Amino acid sequence: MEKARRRATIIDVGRHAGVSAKTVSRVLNGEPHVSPAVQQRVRDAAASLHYHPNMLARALVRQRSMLLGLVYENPSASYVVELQRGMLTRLADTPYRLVVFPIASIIERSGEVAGLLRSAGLDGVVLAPPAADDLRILNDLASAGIACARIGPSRAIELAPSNIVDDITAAREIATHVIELGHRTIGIIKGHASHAASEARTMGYSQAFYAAGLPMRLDLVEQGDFTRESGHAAAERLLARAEAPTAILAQNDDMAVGALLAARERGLTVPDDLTLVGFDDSEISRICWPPLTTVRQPVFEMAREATDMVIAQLEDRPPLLRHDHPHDLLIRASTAAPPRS
Amino acid sequence: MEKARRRATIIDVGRHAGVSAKTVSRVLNGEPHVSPAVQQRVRDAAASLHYHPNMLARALVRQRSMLLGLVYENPSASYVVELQRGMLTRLADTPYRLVVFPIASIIERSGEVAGLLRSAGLDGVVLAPPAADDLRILNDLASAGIACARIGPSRAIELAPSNIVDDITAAREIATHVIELGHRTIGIIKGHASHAASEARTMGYSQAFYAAGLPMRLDLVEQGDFTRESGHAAAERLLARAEAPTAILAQNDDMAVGALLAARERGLTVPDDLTLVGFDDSEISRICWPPLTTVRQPVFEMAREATDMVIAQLEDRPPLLRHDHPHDLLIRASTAAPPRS
DNA sequence: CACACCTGTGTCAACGTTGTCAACGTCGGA
DNA sequence: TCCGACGTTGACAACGTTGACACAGGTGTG
Repeated sequence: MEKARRRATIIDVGRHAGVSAKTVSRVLNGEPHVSPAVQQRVRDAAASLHYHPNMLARALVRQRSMLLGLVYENPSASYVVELQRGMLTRLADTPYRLVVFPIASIIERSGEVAGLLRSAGLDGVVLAPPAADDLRILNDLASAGIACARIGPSRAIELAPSNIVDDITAAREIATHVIELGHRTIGIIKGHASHAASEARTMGYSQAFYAAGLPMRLDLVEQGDFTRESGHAAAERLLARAEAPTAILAQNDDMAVGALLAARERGLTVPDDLTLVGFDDSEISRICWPPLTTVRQPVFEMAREATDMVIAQLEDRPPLLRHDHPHDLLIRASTAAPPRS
Repeated sequence: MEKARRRATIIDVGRHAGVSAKTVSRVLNGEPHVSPAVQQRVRDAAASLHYHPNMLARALVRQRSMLLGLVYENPSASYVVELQRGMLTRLADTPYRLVVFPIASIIERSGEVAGLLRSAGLDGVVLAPPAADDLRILNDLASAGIACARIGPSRAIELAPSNIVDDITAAREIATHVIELGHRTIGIIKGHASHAASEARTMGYSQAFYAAGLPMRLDLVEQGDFTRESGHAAAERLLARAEAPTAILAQNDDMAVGALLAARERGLTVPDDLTLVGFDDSEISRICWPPLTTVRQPVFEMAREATDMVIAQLEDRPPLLRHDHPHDLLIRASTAAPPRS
């Protein structure tokens, strides 16, 4: 086992191969105008010295760190996994690396966020909600010259490259499905207010109610924050009412699973006693029992595409400014007609 | 919206405050021996220029990038989420950042891995299996002077700081539980052979069989690779046999969930028709139905602790070399006595 | 044969920051 | 009054790499 010794530099390699550092640099970066003989000597020298380029020095002089960030809020949400997979898929076999920035309560600290990203030396970032909707952050990134692309913004779509799904329509469709099954007393578990998607999805639900001639029952709207625990608590509050809903619309799958557990604890069977729907088609919506009726948002594809948008900017290709992604209503086993009372 | 202009440097701040760059550096790093008046001037200047230190330059001269890596193999495995959460928890409010390195087939490419980590300029890494068991990688990291700590290695424990659970005992306990319920024909779904844990867990099962006077039925051992799909396929092979097992021991929860779906497709009810256990206590083992009997490995805590070991090395504190973590047999609803045939 | 141009190589200055060392006061004590 | 110590500041050289430029020699063109 070798001792930790000073890392070989490009100069050491040069000396070893009898050429200048610059020539080594040329060989290692595949630049033209180096004779084959020298190329071979340099490669041999590099190998025998176990030379590996120092990214930091390279980053400093090139003004490119090859570091991309992913900014999101809740590290345990199941869609974060998809976000990462999407980015990593695009980044595989590129020299870019992924740095993760889970940030608690982004909105209150949006002032710090850009400074954080700036001093981390990132070349670009992918912003997930709610950062994707924060104008302050967008502005600061632009002025710092950091490329960015967004996932699921609902506001100011034109300001920066965006990957969008039509939350309103998707929410309307899933609510319509529940209404058509015959439900009339329908509870809603909203996501965190800082996410613009919460508002959009609620609007979609309300459109469906309106179209069906149903009132929008504000007393059956409970606030959650996209975590399973909050879904559990919200469902408990809904199910404890005198007039308990026969169906619950949760604004993401995590909260729906929380509601599912809450229902199970009360001895209710889904979907016989309670119809339950989520949003996102995250992995757990397929794994839990019953699998959840939900709306598929192509989070993986959006993340991959967003990453591509960032890379395009870094490579001076004109980035796509707006990519509309399709959603899909997935009817699974968690929805049924309401029980006859 | 401001135009992307050149980032302010420490020199600009110095000029603006009427001091040298070095003095600015001192103020910003909280070094002593700077008069309060100058400190204030420098801070004001920095704020008015929107100055943020350039981590890359700092990294170059300090030989510290403040970047820690997480090396793992399968980006979708549910325990990777726990790994990340553990690391990020320890890293919160430190200047360190997390860079993720999902690497396909680590074992075949262990030669490249260290080079990759080295040239990324990492200060340290946390190695998850199977990288944690790869001597080549350990060796290369040591010679490159990169701090490391490991999670769940089964081999060469003494070589680098390790966070371990006793896989053998844990596996023996869960197998014993199944045997005590009365099962005699027990299938096994192994994890990927490159993970030393697969071997260890299989040994634990075999000890339980031996102690109970049962033969170790090699014909009932199926190979998986820790993914849900592989668990699904392996379970199908097991259940299609003439003498199908009444219980299946899966070496992680993902594969157990795959087996659960396979059983469901065949019309089998867990646990009435088939007893099923997993390993890891990952989130999905609690969410699926029935919730899985499994062994809790404190992955979150191990990751947090491993991160602490790395940081200790970077701060020249003597790191803990070995941390044994407790496991827990969690008996849930997926296990029951075998059906009377 | 002069000239432009290309190939192959080297020199040097950046990139933004911090460590080292020296210089300049000022103050307390001998 | 002089000396050493200390607090405060700056000059300068790193850190490892690449971009801009220079230069030597060869090759093709008019």
